[in-house]
Amino acid sequence: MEYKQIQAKKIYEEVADSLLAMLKNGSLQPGDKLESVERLAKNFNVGRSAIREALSALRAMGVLEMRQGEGTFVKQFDASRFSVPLSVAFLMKRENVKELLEVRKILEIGVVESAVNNHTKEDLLSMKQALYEMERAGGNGDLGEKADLEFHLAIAKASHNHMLYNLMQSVSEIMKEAMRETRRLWLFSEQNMLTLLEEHWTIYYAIEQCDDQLAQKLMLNHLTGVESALADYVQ
Amino acid sequence: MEYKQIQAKKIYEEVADSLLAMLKNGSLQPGDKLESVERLAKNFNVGRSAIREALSALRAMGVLEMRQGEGTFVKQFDASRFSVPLSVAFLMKRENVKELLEVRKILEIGVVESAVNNHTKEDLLSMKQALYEMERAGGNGDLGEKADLEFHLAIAKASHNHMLYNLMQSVSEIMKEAMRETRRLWLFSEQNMLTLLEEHWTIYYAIEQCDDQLAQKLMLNHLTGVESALADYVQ
DNA sequence: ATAAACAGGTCATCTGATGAATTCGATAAA
DNA sequence: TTTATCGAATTCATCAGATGACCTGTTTAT
Repeated sequence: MEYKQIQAKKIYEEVADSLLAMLKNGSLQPGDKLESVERLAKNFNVGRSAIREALSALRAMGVLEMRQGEGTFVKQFDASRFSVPLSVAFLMKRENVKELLEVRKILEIGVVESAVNNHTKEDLLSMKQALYEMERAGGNGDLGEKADLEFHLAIAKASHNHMLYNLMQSVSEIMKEAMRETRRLWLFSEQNMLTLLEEHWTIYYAIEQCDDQLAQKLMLNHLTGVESALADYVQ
Repeated sequence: MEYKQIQAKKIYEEVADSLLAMLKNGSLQPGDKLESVERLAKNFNVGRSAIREALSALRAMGVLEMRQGEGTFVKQFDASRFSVPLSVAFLMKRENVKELLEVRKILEIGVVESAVNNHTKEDLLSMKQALYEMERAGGNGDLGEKADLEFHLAIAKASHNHMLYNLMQSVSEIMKEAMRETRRLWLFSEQNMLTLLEEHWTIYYAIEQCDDQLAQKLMLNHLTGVESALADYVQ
């Protein structure tokens, strides 16, 4: 049988929800200054600590900013907040990594098309720089991984869609964290790196030629290759 | 001239970072119980409030769970945490909505392919139910919107990728919040709804026939249609 | 006019106290 | 023996007072 919960919600949750509701209905706007903690405590008729815990939570969510000596403010929207919290990475299991790879694949395929349609000369330059860096990395796994990430993010940047870029970035970051040492360094061994680099170059040329069909196909192949290379480890 | 900042980091931030680092290096595992707040305060050599604010933040991020009378625990990974915080929606501007639409388009195109490859009979049933619901909605904008969302989420569910599903869900949710009343209700007016419904059905059949090429193409057309229909409003 | 001192408001932090929820062992009842 | 009840211990939840740090604007001194 189900009983309705009595006071299950903690006070700080209620306060946080209440503030979010004010944000939703517009009575709190980005840039607004909230009342002082003391005042809020009085108005909500709760202790200061409850208020502070609520504000802490909203701050962690990126909604508020607390400035010592000034006050608490509603943050402006910032596309960088359009991302998945990195902290999930530390808790991920193998099967989750598999799912994550699929998410990444989908995003990358979409990103590369957008990049084909929206890139500028500077974007192409960034991509090339990442590729040169990868060449220079040689057998250095860490450098190779860094250059690989940079190449993919340069493509994302070329989409000129900030949300997409941030989403890609956080997904990449999470993947990097979730795949533990061994798997990563193996993937970026000297032998593999040559293949990866070659694939990157073909993708680059497809983008440069503005051939979205080809770019997508190459990206798919590239990621499928990575996926199956990791398969033994990820499994 | 640049001076290094002294004690710029708040104590609760340092505590939170320290705990995250423990999570990262594995000395804290999912399911583990943290020391009591009192003990942590003693060990970190700070006050209890600093500890509690740090824990509050981590709790808001979904990393920890605080259970009164028991203690504080590291949460298990839960795919539902693989999502973009809804709170960003309230702060979004028009140009962000445009970017968001592109993100959604990319995700949906990927999702529908995955759905074609992984769906079960039950998944097809859920989709059909959402479609019937949309038929029944008639000119009711709210019901129509709900049914629309349900259809798209049923497809996402059919991908059998929890992360993908949650990502889609939070993106949809954010979009719903970000598009204010007028735009939404207009989109789901009786007239538009017929077109939407028809497109949904063709997508459904493509999935049923396991024709991923077709399903993707139809989904793309569908979303492009929605996008241009919203264009005047979203601008 | 410029710089220093000051005052008021506000967040950051520590601390003691109390309440509420859970766990667990001891004791009593069936 | 098994079950029920009680109470102590532990721990989070919350309040409230005190102090320090920091920012802003105003006043005062040079």
